[in-house]
Formats: sequence, C-alpha cells, structure tokens
Amino acid sequence: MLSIGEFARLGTVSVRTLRHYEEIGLLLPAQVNPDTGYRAYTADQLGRLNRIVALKELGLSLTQARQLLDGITLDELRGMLILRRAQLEHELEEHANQLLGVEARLRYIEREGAMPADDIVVKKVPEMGVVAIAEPMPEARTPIVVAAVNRCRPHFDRPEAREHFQGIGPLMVFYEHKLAGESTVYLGLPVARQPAELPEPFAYVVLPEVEAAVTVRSGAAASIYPDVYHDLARWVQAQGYEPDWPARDVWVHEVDDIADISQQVFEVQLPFSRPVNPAE
Amino acid sequence: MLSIGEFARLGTVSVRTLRHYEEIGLLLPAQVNPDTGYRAYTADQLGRLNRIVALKELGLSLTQARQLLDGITLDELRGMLILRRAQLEHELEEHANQLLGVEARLRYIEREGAMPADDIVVKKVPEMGVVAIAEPMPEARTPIVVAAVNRCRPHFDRPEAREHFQGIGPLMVFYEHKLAGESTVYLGLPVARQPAELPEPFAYVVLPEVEAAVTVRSGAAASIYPDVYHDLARWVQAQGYEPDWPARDVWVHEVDDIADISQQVFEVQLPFSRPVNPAE
DNA sequence: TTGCTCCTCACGTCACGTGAGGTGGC
DNA sequence: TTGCTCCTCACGTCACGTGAGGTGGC
Repeated sequence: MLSIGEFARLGTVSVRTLRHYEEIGLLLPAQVNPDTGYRAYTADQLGRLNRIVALKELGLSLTQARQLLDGITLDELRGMLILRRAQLEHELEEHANQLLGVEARLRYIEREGAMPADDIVVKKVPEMGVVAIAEPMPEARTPIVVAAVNRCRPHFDRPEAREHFQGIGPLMVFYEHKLAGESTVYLGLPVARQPAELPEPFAYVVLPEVEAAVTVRSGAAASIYPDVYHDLARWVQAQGYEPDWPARDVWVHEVDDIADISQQVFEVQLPFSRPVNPAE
Repeated sequence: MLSIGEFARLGTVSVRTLRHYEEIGLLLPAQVNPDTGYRAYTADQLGRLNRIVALKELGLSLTQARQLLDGITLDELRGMLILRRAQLEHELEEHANQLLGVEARLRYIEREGAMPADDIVVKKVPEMGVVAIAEPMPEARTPIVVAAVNRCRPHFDRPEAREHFQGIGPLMVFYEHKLAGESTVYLGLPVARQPAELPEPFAYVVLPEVEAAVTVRSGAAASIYPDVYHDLARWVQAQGYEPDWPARDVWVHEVDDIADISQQVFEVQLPFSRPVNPAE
C-alpha cells in the first residue's frame, strides 16, 4: 500500500490532483482509514493513474478519460480520437494565425519604430442586399466622392423611399473601382430582402460575403480619407494578405449639424484574400 | 448614441461581453440612464472595442489588453509581443505533439484492429546516483536475469549496507546491454548522494537523465517480461521515436511471500530519443 | 520541540454563457 | 396582448492551485 504522497510521486501528479480524482470518482483510493481519513493506494492502481495521465496528455478531458477507462468500443475510441484530431488541427491553425499576427506586429515595430495600428480587426462581413444609387465620378478623389455622395443622400429621405424599404443598417458607400477613366460611386442602404419594385433612381445590388479588415474612425471625412485606406492596406499586407479593393464605408453615425462634425463616425472595411500557402 | 445591442452588433461581440467589460472597468458605457439602467455607447467607442477585440484575437488576456490600451511604451509592447510569441510557439509544439500522439493511436487501431496500450506515459526521469551490485550474465533471458538479481538482493538487507546508505526510492534493475556475448545486470538502490566509502560488492553508478516511456505492471516477473519490453518498444516507435536500450526496471512493490506474487509491482522505463526533424 | 505528511473546507482562476425573473416601449 | 430589447443577480465552466487551520507520528 502506498500513501497518497508516494502514489503521487510515482504517478508524477500532485497530491491535490489525486484528491480531485477521488472527488469526481475517477480514481478512488483502495482504502481510506476511517479514523484519520488517510488515503492508501495499491501499487497496481498506478496503471489506471498512468492511463489517465496519458489520455490527459492527448488533451482529452477527464470526462472523456473516464469514458475510455470505463470500457468503450474500438469504434467509439476511434471516433473520439478523430474528433480530437480535428480539434487539434483547428487549434493548430488558430495558433499559427495568432503567431502570424504577433509577428506582423513585431515586424511593424522594427520597421516603423512606432506603435502599430491596433484598432483594426478582421470581420466576416455577410452577404447583403443593398438599395443603392449610382453616381458617375471623373476621378476618385475624396472631395469629389463626398460631393457625389452628398448629391445622392437626399433621395433616401424622400417619403416614397421610406415607404419602399426599411433599412436594416446604416447607409454605406462603395465603388466600382477603375484605375483609369471614369468610376462609379454608390450610396446604398442595406435591406432585409429585395423590394418588389424600386422608384427611380434606386437599384438593388447584392454585395458578396467578404472577409475584411475593419476600423472605425470619427470626424470629418477630409480628416479620415484617404489615410484610413493606407492604414488598412498596410495592415492587410503586414498580415501577409492581399487587399481586394474597393473598400466599403459604413456611415455608422451621421450628423445633421456641421458643428457636430467630430461626432461623425465611419466604419471602413477593406476586403482581402488569404493567399494560398504553397508550402501546404 | 448606440444601445448596447447595436454597439455589440457593430463590434461583433455579445451583449454579455460588453457588460463584462464594464464590470472589470475595461470599457465603460458613455452614459447609463439612472432610471432604467440602460447603457448607451458613443459610436467612436467602437475604436476601443475594436482594439480590444484585435488584441484578444492575438490571444492576449483582458488584463494585457487593458495595459496596452492604457498607454504603454514601445519597448513594453515589444516585450509583451515577444513573450506572447514564445508562448504561442510553445503551444504550437505541444499541440503538434498531441496530434502526433492521437495519430499514432489511430494508426495503431487501423493496423492492429485493437485498443492501443494506453497505460504508457512519457516521463522525464531525472539523473540519479545509485548504489549497485553487478552480476555477469551469459545471456539476457528473463529467468537468468531474475536469478542473477535474486543473488544480489540479500546484500541490500545486510546490516552494513543499511548503515552506509539510506535509499530514496525502491530497488531497480538495469543492464549493460550487449547484443552478443556476456552482459552485465545491475541491481541498484537510488541514494541522495555518493557515499564516502562503499562495502564490497557495492559500486556507485550515476544514471543520466532520460526521457522514457513508462508503464506499471504487476504479478510474477515471468508473466510480465519480456512482453512489457515489446509493448514499450512498439509504443515508442509508433510515436516516431527511437528506443535507447537498455530499459530500467523499478521494483515499486516487493513481496516477501511467494503467495502474494500477484501483488508484486514493477515500473518499467524505456528511454528514447526524439529524432531531429529534418524538415525544420 | 521542529519538520514532515496528511487531513478538510473553501475560495480563486478566466472570460464570459446561460438561465431566472422582471421591466418598458412599440 | 405578443415580441423584442433591456435590466440585475448569480450559478456554472475546467482541473486543479493555493492558502487557512488543524492533526499525528518521528
């Protein structure tokens, strides 16, 4: 017979751990002295303890370990292992991504000697239907875009617009991006489903689901754009991803009075794709 | 101003999460209605929320996130990231090992169509000094080893042996392993330090620290050996490691009476080495 | 007497998830 | 009236670690 301390040492676990296993009924001492409460284990209980330790080392829970020890068919065991393998693969991927993120930030510090922008997050933006107005644009410069958007804005407040669709989110801006020549800017309102008919000049557009780098900025558009695009693009590239222009701008908070311009808030989304890793 | 629900949706977190952040003082609502208790957030608080989410995605704790947000020098930030990187590398390695373990077990099931031995654990066996007796052996067959050990055993019970050294663990057996010709078997007692002088026929031997596959078996030696070596060797190879013979046998529990032979317990340790991964 | 081992509570961990039970405006 | 959103407790999670306070044998 072994004392709890000897048994713990042989099994390379703590005494507290053995008490815990008794508490949950996973491994009971062979004897307990009714007077002193001292526990005693037999040496061949080490087999069960070692089994438990081995299964824990695979990352299985004590509940799973108990199931395994209390008799399980080969197929059930296989199922459990396959499940655990899938979990592990997922965790490995997640950690590898975290490591990439940490390393990207460290690289940023070394290169730029400054704090990396840390208010950029990755978001899966779901597919959404948008009721939108298109405006042609000779050039994609910020004041011109703002002017184009301002021309569209009043349409959304017209009574017949309100009747036709209830928005499910704030207004947003997105582009058809062309490197040369004329572009198109859209001002749109996310809607739950395609309206049966649309008054002029509205059109229904479906924006695909994307993964995007997202940040929130507040103030006048001129103080935000186009710097925010540079910030996002740099961040995306530092992660080792490829930006998929154009970006989308969500008017999280609009202001009526120009005096409150600093209260104005934009969420800027830059979609990106993860390059296929040729090493895999 | 945004309600907690709107704010949560924009930040892709749960309402409960925002309440939690308030509780720990990480992100307080801009206003709380004193009558209803309703929380209100300003849109530009999304910046802070996004920062928190981004840092969480790197696997940082909320405490670390708070430190980062509440002002930190570039060097402190770098230190935190380097620390986190080390953690991540460690976790990656651990998970990769777990995955190897799970896959080894799955392979075992496919190949053998049976439950893998699951009472084998990896243990780091520390360096230890042993007071030992050597016995030459013509062949390394189980009954011959047992006989050789039995010849040595009484020496440890002699009064002058007891005087000279107090053991700090049970007796153990190890070999000098030779594939052909005469081997040597040792019976030894772990001691805290090298004794000043040793009576005949004892010698002091230092066993190096090893990583070993370990299992516990009980019963008569003949019912355990040499199968236990085969089991250990197969397990080690299934993990993708190389066994480093010879094994060590620890007499965890001896019996005086042959009638109690089933109570006899051995811990068998097979040292191994992890092959260097050429891919790294 | 001092150390060492053993005992029994019982709180703490980490970041929330999940009811339970109730309120207030459309 | 029914739904929806919001509120405040407060327990549960997972596998123990870590005291606190005390006992028993060398």
